Amino acid sequence: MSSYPHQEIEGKWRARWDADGLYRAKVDWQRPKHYALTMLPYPSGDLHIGHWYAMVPSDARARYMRMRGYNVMFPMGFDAFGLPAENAAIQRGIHPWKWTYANIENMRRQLHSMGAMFDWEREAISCTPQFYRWTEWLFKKFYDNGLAYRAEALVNWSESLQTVLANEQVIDGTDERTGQPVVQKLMSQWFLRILNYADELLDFGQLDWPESVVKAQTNWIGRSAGARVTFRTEQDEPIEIFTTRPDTLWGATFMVLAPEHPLVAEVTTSEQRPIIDAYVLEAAQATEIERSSESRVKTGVFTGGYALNPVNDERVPIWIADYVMLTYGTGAIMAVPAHDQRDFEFARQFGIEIRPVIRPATGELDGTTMAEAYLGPGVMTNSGAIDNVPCNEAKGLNNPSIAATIDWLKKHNTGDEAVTYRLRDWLISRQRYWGAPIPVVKTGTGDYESVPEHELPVLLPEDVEFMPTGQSPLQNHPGFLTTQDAEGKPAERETDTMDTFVCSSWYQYRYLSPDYEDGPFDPQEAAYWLPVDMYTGGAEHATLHLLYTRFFTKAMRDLGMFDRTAEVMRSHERNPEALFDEPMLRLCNQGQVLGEEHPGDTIAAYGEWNGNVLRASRVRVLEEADGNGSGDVIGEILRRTENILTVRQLDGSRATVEVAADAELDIPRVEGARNVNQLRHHLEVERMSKSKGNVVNPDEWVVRFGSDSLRAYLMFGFDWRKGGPWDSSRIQGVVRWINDIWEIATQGPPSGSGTPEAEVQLERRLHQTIERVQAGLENFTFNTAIAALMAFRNDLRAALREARIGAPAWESALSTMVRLMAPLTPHIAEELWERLGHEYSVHQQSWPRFDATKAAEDNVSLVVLVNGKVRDHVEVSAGIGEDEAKHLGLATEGAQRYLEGGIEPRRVIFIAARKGQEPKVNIVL
RNA sequence: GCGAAAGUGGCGGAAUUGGCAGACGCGCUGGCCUUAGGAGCCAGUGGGCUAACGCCCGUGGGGGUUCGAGUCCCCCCUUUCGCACCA
Repeated sequence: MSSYPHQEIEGKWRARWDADGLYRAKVDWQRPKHYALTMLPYPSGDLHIGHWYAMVPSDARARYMRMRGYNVMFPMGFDAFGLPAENAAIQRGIHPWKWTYANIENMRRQLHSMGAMFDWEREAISCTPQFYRWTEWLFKKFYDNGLAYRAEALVNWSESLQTVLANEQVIDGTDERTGQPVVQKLMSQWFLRILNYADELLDFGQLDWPESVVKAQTNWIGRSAGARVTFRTEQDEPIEIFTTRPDTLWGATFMVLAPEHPLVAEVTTSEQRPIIDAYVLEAAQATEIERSSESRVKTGVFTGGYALNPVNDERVPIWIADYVMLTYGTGAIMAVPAHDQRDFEFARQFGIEIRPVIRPATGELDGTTMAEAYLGPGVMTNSGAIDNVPCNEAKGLNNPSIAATIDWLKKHNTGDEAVTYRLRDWLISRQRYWGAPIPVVKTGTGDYESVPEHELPVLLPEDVEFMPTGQSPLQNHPGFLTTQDAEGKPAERETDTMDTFVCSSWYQYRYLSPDYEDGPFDPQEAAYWLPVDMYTGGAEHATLHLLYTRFFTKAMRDLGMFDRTAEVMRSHERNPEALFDEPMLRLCNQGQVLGEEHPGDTIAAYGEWNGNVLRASRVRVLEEADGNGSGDVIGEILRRTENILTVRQLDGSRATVEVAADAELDIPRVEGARNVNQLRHHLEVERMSKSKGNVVNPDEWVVRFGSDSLRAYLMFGFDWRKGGPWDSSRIQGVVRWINDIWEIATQGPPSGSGTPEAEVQLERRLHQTIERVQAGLENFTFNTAIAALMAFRNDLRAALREARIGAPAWESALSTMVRLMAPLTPHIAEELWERLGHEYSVHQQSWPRFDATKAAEDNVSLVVLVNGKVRDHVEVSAGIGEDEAKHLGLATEGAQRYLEGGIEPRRVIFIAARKGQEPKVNIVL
């Protein structure tokens, strides 16, 4: 029994593939193209099992597409700007360049061991000047065309880190790394006008994307249709409000401004000023957590000022409250407590009038007795011009009452139909060193102008000093700061750099031609390869990267960046229409591999009790053979914090054990000197992280079982879209499979001649396998593809044992099976292909053709059901007709048991055999 | 609160359009074999009743549609994720 010698074989073939450039993807207009893309990794230093999990199936599918006859490009690169490199520089004095490049080198090596068909000649690294030159160039084009601008905005400021944080780095109002609170601070920042594209981004018509991502983006964009209405203060200043329910304007009994609203100071009376100032200050100082943790209790203060409601010239009091956000709509609302729940609660709390303006079918509402706001349909009442107009539950102009109100507002020039979005323009500036510089200078007059194209890229200076405060060293670098404007006058360079999501918004285009110097990408390449056909990656990017990159593509299209590409397409008779609207046509999200669950050590601890704590002078880790043992505390370690153990004792109670510094430790699995850190505690299923100690290192598994086994396990052991906890024991199944295939395929064909029956049967199984493997690769259900191959392994073994298969039939079956395995387990497939006497390379072979007639069974078993329950089976020929099937079914013993005594079935239903299913008769009594 | 996805043996997971629930694998049980291993081979393995033929129950819970429901409809529970005072 020889097992698959992966050490000898896998490295050998990877070297050959590299030497031959087997995976170079070259433009070939004679062949159909397929651009397969998997999200590029951040070079954190170590390739994680999660990278394997994400990339291996993408690779398998790219390989499958290649065997289907497509010219496939499958590139790889690194998203190499970002905070960790800078933190390493601050903490350990390593320059971000060095740290990043060392990590990339290591990860390239690790990626290589995966045996994926990456085209390394197309590798793109976002922190190289040849890449970020074009990131800057794109920014410049956006800026010159009004898609980038600078403005003051409330941003996330971390006092402890002394820096602005990206929205995605803020979780529940705290910094995701340190858990320190983040406050909102007004700062001048750079934005991209993603809002210009809000409506187009809501159109997913061209995309085959998961419904969940479409929904998440739709919600994130958060389009609401309604009206803008202008109220006036008593000082005759306009106050614009946005509402989705303009029809309830006649029911407005107060207004609320966001505390930060610019008109607050103006409308506040001197009497109210002290408490208003206090409230504004409090709101400004509150962190996100505080503001949202104040449950749902409404707070607010009356300004003393009034505004005039344009529909009825009524005076309505103006309040401020922090439930109104400056960043949404206009930062001011009209409050209609009768028909809005938040306004209702506020009015009840502060004793403000509640005035119903919708009369439900059930009768007039009474504002003094209502228990909650009324949101349903009815007829408008107390509403002047729109009295008696029906109001339904439709949104926007589809609702007659809203349409009537908007007409009225337009006629009286005091409001109009309007749309607002939850989405904000994209804040891309970061006060950090390790990012693409924003290519802008500030002139002597304080204006900003973009750096001329021929001066790009603005290079990151290498001679910089990193501050422990985290302040960007660019701010203290005279050589970088000092420059000239377009007229040659002294100017100051912008020190902010771009969010790394800007780099990843267009990297799929840089892959086309990573060294191209005349633009972000070579139109000759783009014309052939674009757009991306199949994109895979994590669902956590649903509202970030996946939205940003759609925006980028649309903006690039509108700035004419694909015009030349379209010309090239036309010259090759490819119609460019609609090909630049979306970056990636099809998307599939994988799940996440979580850490492995394992129990903590069971220990017996001996020592002295000090209150509730056992001071242990001796701790022994029990092995199964020890039985329960004896000790002052016996049980499983649930937690360990330094030398304090939490132990679940045999009776279920918890005990605390403090391990003395000089305690005697007995840990059988550890040789030599023992240390309290070696005691294992119970590990729950959680995301992998270094601090939890549950990280799975793919390299170890490659060394142990080989790359193909690890690839196969990652594809077989999980529902790819779902993910789940790593489980080391389950890898045995695929290791056995690989070894079995090795043994079966290398031991030579069975001796003797075959019988036609056995050979036909084997061929039938083979074609059933082709169909199932193919379906698995098409649909990203890799687990079923490998299950089919394992089942075929079982068939081969049974055939070897029982049946007579001649050498030609045997070898033909194996050759086909090896081609089916090639996308999934490329190394062993290549080796076996050679050993079966075929020419290099299996990866250049075409995919086996499925033949339905060969897969069909001649004889099938007719399933006999009585009242829908299986009662018998009978062998019949595959093409059995309805009458014969009913006849045979009724005659079976299983059916007759229910028909004794001359019972007549009420109905007999024949269910013809469908693909992969047996025919059935259901006898209804 | 809103939105999305999910809930199937001891475990990971299959089940195409409503048509034999549990493919394939892990684990477990029994047997065999051996140069004793982190092996290998053969058989069995949803639960219950039965000497057996068989029968009953079974896809989170409860109703419904249907000859037939893991799958469709209604209500409820649980879990995970996203958004969260969105006017």
